[in-house]
Amino acid sequence: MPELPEAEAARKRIADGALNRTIEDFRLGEVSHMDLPSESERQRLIGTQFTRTHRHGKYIFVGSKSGPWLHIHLGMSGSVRVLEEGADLPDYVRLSVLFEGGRGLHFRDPRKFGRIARVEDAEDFVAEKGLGPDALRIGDNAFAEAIGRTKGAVKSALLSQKKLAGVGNLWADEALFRTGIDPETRACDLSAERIGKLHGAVQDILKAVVETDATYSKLPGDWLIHNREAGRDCPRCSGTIAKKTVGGRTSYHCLTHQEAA
DNA sequence: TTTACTGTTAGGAC
DNA sequence: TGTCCTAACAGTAA
Repeated sequence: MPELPEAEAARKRIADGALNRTIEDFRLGEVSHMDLPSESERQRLIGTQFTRTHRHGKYIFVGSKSGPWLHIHLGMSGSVRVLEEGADLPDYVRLSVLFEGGRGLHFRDPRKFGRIARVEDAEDFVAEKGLGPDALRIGDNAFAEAIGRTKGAVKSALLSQKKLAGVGNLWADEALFRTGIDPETRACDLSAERIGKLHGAVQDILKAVVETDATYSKLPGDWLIHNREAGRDCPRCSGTIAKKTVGGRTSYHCLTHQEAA
């Protein structure tokens, strides 16, 4: 369920298992919806190696030695696996990169929202997309600038990849839950202090999830992630969890300790 | 059988 | 021009 931490876990998996191995071949699954590197671009990659990875927000980049980068976006349901030769392939593998020796890097994407494409330069790509600063690397002032002056709902601001890259629905809710802010609050109505706290919460949460390799069961029980259900008792206070739609997305929040500005 | 869902983006309203 | 909102994309699971 890919937001920044899931993308980072996938990047690590690639960095640990798929670098510095000679690319032998590509296998394509059902990819009619995808904008994959062309046949000739793939041919150019055969015989080379991936040597570096990069991540910005939810976007993963894998760089080949001398040539272009591959950009990977996991979409709503994508995942990355590194498997040895002969291992059973999961369903919905769209693209496999096969390395000398038999190991394979497999991109799985049941719902077809994921994307892979050839990119000349990672930073140029980020600029062209208009992505905001990466949520783990953004500083206090830049965060206040990007989020604090938005007139719409603070939750929508957090989700805007043009303002801040990497936060998705789940961790936006988690950060607002932790800082006691109602998701519908106009971001520009929040005090500088609360914006600062929100910045800290976003980064603490993302870091903690990254440390578990996005394994939710390892996260503390009093996090909202384990309590996303209307009518539940709030794990932080005596309140009740409720569900509402904010900016078109499902939001869970505590009726008692999350307030408007 | 119906409904909801983690993300992105085109198109339209204001 | 900018900002915000909605719908649509596909497949699965509850």
